[in-house]
Amino acid sequence: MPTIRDVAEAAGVSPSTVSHVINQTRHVSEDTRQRVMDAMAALDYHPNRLARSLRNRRTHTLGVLLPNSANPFFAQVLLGIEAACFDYGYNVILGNANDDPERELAYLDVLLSKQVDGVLLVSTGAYDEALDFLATRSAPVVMVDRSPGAGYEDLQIDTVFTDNERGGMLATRYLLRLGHRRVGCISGPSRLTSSADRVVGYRQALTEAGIRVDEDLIVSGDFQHESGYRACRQLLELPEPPTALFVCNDLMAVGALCAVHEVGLNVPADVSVIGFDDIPLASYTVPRLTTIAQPARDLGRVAVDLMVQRLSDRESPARHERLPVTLLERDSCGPMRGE
Amino acid sequence: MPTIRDVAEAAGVSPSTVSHVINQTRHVSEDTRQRVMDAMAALDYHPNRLARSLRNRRTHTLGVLLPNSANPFFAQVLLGIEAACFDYGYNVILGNANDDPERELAYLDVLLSKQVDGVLLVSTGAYDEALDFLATRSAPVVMVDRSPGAGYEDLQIDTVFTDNERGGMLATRYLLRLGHRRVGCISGPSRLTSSADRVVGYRQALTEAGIRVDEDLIVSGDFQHESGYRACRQLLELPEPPTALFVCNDLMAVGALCAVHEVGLNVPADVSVIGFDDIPLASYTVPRLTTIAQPARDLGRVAVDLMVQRLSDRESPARHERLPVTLLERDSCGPMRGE
DNA sequence: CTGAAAGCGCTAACAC
DNA sequence: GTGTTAGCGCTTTCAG
Repeated sequence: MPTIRDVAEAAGVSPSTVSHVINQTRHVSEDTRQRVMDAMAALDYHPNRLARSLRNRRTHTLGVLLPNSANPFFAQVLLGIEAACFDYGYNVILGNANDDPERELAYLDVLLSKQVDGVLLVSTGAYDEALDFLATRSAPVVMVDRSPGAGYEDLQIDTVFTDNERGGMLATRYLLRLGHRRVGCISGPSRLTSSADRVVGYRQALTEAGIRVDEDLIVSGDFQHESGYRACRQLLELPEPPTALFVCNDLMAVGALCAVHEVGLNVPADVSVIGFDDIPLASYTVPRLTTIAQPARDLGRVAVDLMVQRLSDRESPARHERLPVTLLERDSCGPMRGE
Repeated sequence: MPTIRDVAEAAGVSPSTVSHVINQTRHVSEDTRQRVMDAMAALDYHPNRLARSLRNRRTHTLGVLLPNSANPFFAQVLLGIEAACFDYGYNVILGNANDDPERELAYLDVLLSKQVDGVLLVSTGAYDEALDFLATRSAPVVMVDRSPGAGYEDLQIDTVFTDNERGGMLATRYLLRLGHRRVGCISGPSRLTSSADRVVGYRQALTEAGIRVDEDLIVSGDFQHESGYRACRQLLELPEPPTALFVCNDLMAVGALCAVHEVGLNVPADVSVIGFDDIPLASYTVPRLTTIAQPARDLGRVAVDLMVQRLSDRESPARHERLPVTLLERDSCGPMRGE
């Protein structure tokens, strides 16, 4: 691989001149510029960005840590991140934490060693060790889809997330408006604010409608298909089963759809199901899934925006972006039977 | 950030000694070793892997280029890659080509500039410009889920893919065994061998069963939900619609399931549907999807294995791993009506 | 068992 | 408008 020196020699100029024509950081006579360009082409020169980064203390690489990049929701967020990074001229080093705090810290350690310019923490776990760790290394962080937990409120970290509580409320109110009175809820892991907040919204909607919250109607899952399936079957076996279900993410909602079908019941005739996220597949379930849509891609994009701004101004106060959720009516919810 | 020099000073030894205790590359007296360790802890020293890589000409970073990391199949492959890389101590820089050759080349350029040790090309496009490009830069490549196209056969590149042709055959034979005679096919983009090979298998199975291939029964999609939905509706509107469908990937199969339902027909009573891939959601569709399973995670793992071996021996002959596919019977296929 | 010195490839003062 | 020089932080001969 040719270096700048090689190019300089071939063009009969100094290395610094070559560097300057590459980075357009100095006026160079048209003549030498041309000679340098020719030399670069002749040698098929490509700058070594490793060396450049070592010198500049800027790698133009961001670390992205998420629980699982194959989860459709996070996959969309990642898509947004990657696209935005590409536009800004950044690269993404991807890490799956797999809900394992050890692994998360291991990743952070090498990411920082590799001198990433910043880290995007996508709703990974409910553990805030990562934040402590990052604080000691004073690396810029943006938290996506989650805020720092108790004891970290004043950590001055940029965040971007959606209005989960409002989403839970919208979903539940919608079901109520359709006449349902026994509305079940399949929640995610309670340690995740993204899940807990949705349940808060659910409770609030019931309360404001004057309906007592029946704790037996709230079953918790783990945001995976199977748990949605199980929780749904459990709810349907209740002596007085719910006629509508607010499921805290689409993955579990798909499981619930499957469960209802296998029990011989029909969605939405016998039981209405509403999900959360609006993953791409939600438009093609049978029946098509009504859900609370989150702007997943935008979440990723905004995270990158925040990071890029942070990188150019470390001192400004932390920003907190809250993106809106919207109710997306499709075919999985209907009026309460007999109404 | 403290450097090795700082640690050396604090410990009262030379930088080289510090380097050697870090990398355990030389015998050091227990006493000095301890002093160095203490100094590192005291200063909270973390090695700068950028500098290390510049020196060692090894970044322990792989570039991964795929069409779209949010596609459930590629997402699984990526999961396998990431997990294997983690185990080997590598990192992944992710790039989505978005079916855009320009973008793919742009990515390759910066990846190589950033001195990735190798590139994993996951079935990205049908363009082989990327291979030309990589050849000129003499970077190790592993092609995943696809082999080099015409004119590149002798390029000596490691590859790992599944037996798509056999998969198409297995699927079609299965449908035939259930008594179906009019078997439709929804293919992917014909320029992708992964799709084309499956169709070849389909044709072969029909032919060996003595059934004439009816070209009207083959509709091509783009591997996305919507195209499966459309293609399915188109097939069902035929004067003599097929009673079974071989859909070349699960995403489109899900679209097909949705279409059959919306037309008022039933799967599998009226029409059988078999997919390809076995994405996680396939177990939770209504009805659960029968499909040809590919070991997506393994595809990723094996790709990394190949790359790691290649990195330690550039000269050995190219290897080609072919992973098996299997028929996964679930609930979306049934015997032909009236049998 | 330890240290000194050179250099990976690049950029940015600082000269002229 | 151009060249010289030092150095980013690390590793690795080479010397002792």
